[in-house]
Amino acid sequence: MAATGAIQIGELSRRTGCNIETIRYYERIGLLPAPPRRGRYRSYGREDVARLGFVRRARELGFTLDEVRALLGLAVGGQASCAEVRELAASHLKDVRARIADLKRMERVLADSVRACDAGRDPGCPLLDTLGAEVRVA
Amino acid sequence: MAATGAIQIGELSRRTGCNIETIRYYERIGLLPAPPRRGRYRSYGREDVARLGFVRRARELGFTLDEVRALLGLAVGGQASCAEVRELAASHLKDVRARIADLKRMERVLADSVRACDAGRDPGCPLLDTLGAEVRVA
DNA sequence: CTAACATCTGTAGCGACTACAGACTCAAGA
DNA sequence: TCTTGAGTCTGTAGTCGCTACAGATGTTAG
Repeated sequence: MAATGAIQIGELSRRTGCNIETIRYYERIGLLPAPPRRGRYRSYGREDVARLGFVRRARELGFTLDEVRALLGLAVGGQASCAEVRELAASHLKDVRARIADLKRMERVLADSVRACDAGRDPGCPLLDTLGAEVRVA
Repeated sequence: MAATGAIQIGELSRRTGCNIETIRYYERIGLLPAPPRRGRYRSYGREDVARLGFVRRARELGFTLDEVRALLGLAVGGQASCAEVRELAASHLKDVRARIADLKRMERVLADSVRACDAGRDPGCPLLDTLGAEVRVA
């Protein structure tokens, strides 16, 4: 009597916020298992919703698909792998911080240039000067 | 008697720090003009070094190639377009700031999880919990 | 029965490169 | 002179993480 909870790809998409095409893409690259079919249509269950939700959240944290794959493996493996998970996350965190630092450097330069432009005392265009104005002479 | 300053692609690469393949790619997509040839080899001059330098610096500031194309157009156009340059830069700056905000959100969550993991009081794996631990039951 | 919608497969596109393979040119050394 | 090595050439395909079709098939409501 219990509902099987079997859903189609559209419903899975709605529940996870993941694009249908993306779901099929994940299947193609082996990130999600190929589900059984009802006729020709993919039929998903509870675990699929959970697994895809996991993937989505990991992606939102900026993990690459390869990292997500690894995380999924570790997650299924049980608590033994907590240290490995920590390792992965820490390394990814380092990565994220490096990207933030990069962007902040860009931000500073851009903000400075725009501010100089607003001040408008510069004889040329401060932004173009930053980038190497001699191109204009070409 | 004055040196023509004509250089080959390898030297251009060395002077700008831009990969040879990337230079040819830029030419293919019309970001750099196709230079004259000495025999079969591309022959570059001073302006090419300047122009590619400009491109590289703009890329380092995170401008897309389309934005760089626009900037190049404006740079050649003279000072009349300073306002447009400002516009482009300001919009890109907004973009950069949004990306920083995104990454900072990721950083917070990741750092929290890693810290929780280090504390080690959690019964499961804090990181996997964050991502939706029920996957493990699958 | 028909129309509307969902799903299917397969392929190609994006941005910004990067990495070949396989041909050629050119200068210096034995 | 011949060779060897470095540099350059064109063209194509791969990367990552999707996204967007085209065109076929399936299911459901009126």
